[in-house]
Amino acid sequence: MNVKMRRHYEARAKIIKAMGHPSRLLIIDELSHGEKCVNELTEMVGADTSTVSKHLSVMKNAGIVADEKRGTMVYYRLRVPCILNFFGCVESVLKQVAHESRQAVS
Amino acid sequence: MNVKMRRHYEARAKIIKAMGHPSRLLIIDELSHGEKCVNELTEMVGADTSTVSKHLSVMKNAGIVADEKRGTMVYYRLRVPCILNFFGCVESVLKQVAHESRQAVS
DNA sequence: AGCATATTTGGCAATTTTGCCAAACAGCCA
DNA sequence: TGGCTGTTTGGCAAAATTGCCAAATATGCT
Repeated sequence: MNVKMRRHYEARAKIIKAMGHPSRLLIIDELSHGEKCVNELTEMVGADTSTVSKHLSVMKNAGIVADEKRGTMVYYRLRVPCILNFFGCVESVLKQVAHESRQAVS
Repeated sequence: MNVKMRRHYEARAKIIKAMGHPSRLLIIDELSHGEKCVNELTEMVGADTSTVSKHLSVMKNAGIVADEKRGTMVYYRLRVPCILNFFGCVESVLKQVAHESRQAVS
């Protein structure tokens, strides 16, 4: 893999990595229903505010979410709704894994 | 987030994390054209065989790829072709990011 | 200005990931 | 069996990620 290709895949990996964390997946799920402020998301995730803020910053930096400050609050929203399509495929991977476990038992 | 939900998202994050690495994305790209053995993939990635083998093991463990031994070689293939749909969405994230950079300049 | 709320940033320790080397393992063939 | 090729595993050091606390910043209100 040459330098150009490495950069190509690094850019894509950055976006995918930004989704590869339980709390961040929850956040994406929540944002799929509409924008939310950091405080609301913090409650749902159940971690320190600073932790959630950093998660959001990672996703923002990757281009997944956008933020908008209104008054003292910052609202985040999904910037590319198609990432929700990921979940359908992820479910099918899980289903297949579950199916194989059952076969292994029997 | 309670324990049940945490497990739910952890399972999904595991699958997504298994894709969030430049070399692994290259491998997925290659496997989308058909099965390949470890040696072929090692050449393309340009890393140590053991490194590539471990990447494959991570993806296999996540349920993304399947392996089949034939003679002395082990062939890997994509198990869930729908993960290729991810790439389309990732591209649109990249396009949007690129678009904003241009706007920021002007 | 002083205070309260919302969010981000700096810093740090704990954990996880990555990638190489060396060694082990597996299958094939002389 | 011995040697050769292909692959995996163990181990380890370097790098990256995670999550908390404390402190800084920003905004609105009195």
